[in-house]
Amino acid sequence: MSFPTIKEQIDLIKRNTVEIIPEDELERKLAKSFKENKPLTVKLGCDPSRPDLHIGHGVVLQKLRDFQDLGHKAVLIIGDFTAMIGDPSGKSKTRPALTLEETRVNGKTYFEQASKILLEKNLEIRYNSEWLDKMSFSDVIKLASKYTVAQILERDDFEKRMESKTPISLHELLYPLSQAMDSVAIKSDVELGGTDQKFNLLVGRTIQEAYGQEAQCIVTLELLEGTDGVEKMSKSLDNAICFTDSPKNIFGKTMSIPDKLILKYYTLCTALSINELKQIEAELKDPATNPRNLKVRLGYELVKKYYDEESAKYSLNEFETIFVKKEVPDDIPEFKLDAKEVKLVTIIKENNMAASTGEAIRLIKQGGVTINGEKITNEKFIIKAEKDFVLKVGKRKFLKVLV
RNA sequence: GGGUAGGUAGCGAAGUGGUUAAACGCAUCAGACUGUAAAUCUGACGGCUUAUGCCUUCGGAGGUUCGAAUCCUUCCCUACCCA
Repeated sequence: MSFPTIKEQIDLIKRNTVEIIPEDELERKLAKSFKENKPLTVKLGCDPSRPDLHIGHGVVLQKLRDFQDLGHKAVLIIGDFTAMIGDPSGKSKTRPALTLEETRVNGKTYFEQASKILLEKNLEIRYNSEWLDKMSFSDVIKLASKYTVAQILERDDFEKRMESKTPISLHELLYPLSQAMDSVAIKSDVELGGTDQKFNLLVGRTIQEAYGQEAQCIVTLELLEGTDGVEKMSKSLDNAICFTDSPKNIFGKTMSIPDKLILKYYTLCTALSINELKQIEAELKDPATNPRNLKVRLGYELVKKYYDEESAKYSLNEFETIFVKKEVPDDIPEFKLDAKEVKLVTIIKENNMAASTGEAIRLIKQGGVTINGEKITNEKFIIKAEKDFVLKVGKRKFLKVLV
């Protein structure tokens, strides 16, 4: 096996990274690996309690892939141990603790999704219960003695929660340490994470040294805002473009991002070259360009990345059909009407086009429902089984009703 | 262990016996305008096959009352102060 030159490696590693701590140390590690022809162990932790990956995760996974491409070994740590305890962080509700089985199932779907980006070669998957579950209380005490309360409380989300007087459970303070133990267990050379993970990653360095290992280097990556343009992308905030979203949805969601995010999405989520990115940046600044066109290409690139070129073309077409030509797309769900007369609200609700009858009524009253393009505003409208028609609810829900 | 302040719909936050399914803000959804952008305007925003009707909601469980998110009892949870 042979590695690219250090310079080439660093150049690739630096793309989209915010910080490399410490950079010279990473260079040293790379040099050593080059000389000894021995790959580095690059760690990425993932949370199996939320196995829904989105393109924000894609940024970090892509970096891991970069390391794979450079010939290094990627280690995906599935945090099943943590998930089994249940992390109560944040809200008043305690996050439900997962059973071992659930963590395994989730870990598997996590891996399946991550495979869209990672190579199977040079990849190792480890569950952290493997070592954390075996630690005795005295092991834990020993670990805890390596770090001080003040050091832990430095982390800004703890600080914020102290200030806002929201509860922090004692075991939450231990999470950074358990994550650090993961690094010790696999002797990682490099750990990746979003900028929000910086603290945890740094703890890993301290703890590795405390356990007589060489400290890992950390590489932090840019965080991606969600489609709302404000919050960090997250499934629970409903602003995420997920790996499992259909091509149509990936495209559609991309079209709905605010303009100011266009360049960032291109930079972080696509494989465009630096030159191409510069080109896009220039176009964005040119008042003659309609940002919409850049989003169309972005959506295309994303679908291509997560699916394939054909799906990308198809989604683009669908989008044009629905929103530009305002026509009905080709493949829409069908529903066979078996009664002679049915209330409109019933059909809407039963086909999940609205969450409840009340919502269906609301949609009708507000003019969000059309039949064959004709607006229906009578919420008591009754459908008579005469001939097939197309029902549209809201902006993008279609149903072909067959008689 | 003692004291204080709290727990209200997705979130934040009013409401302290009676037109209260519960003000207001955010988020969300629909319509208009658009580029499924932003901004703006309008409307909706517990459920029930639309009903000036019924049912379920104000941490949990009981109770008082014609009537409770509001009063009482008890339990659970949180923050802060003291030890």
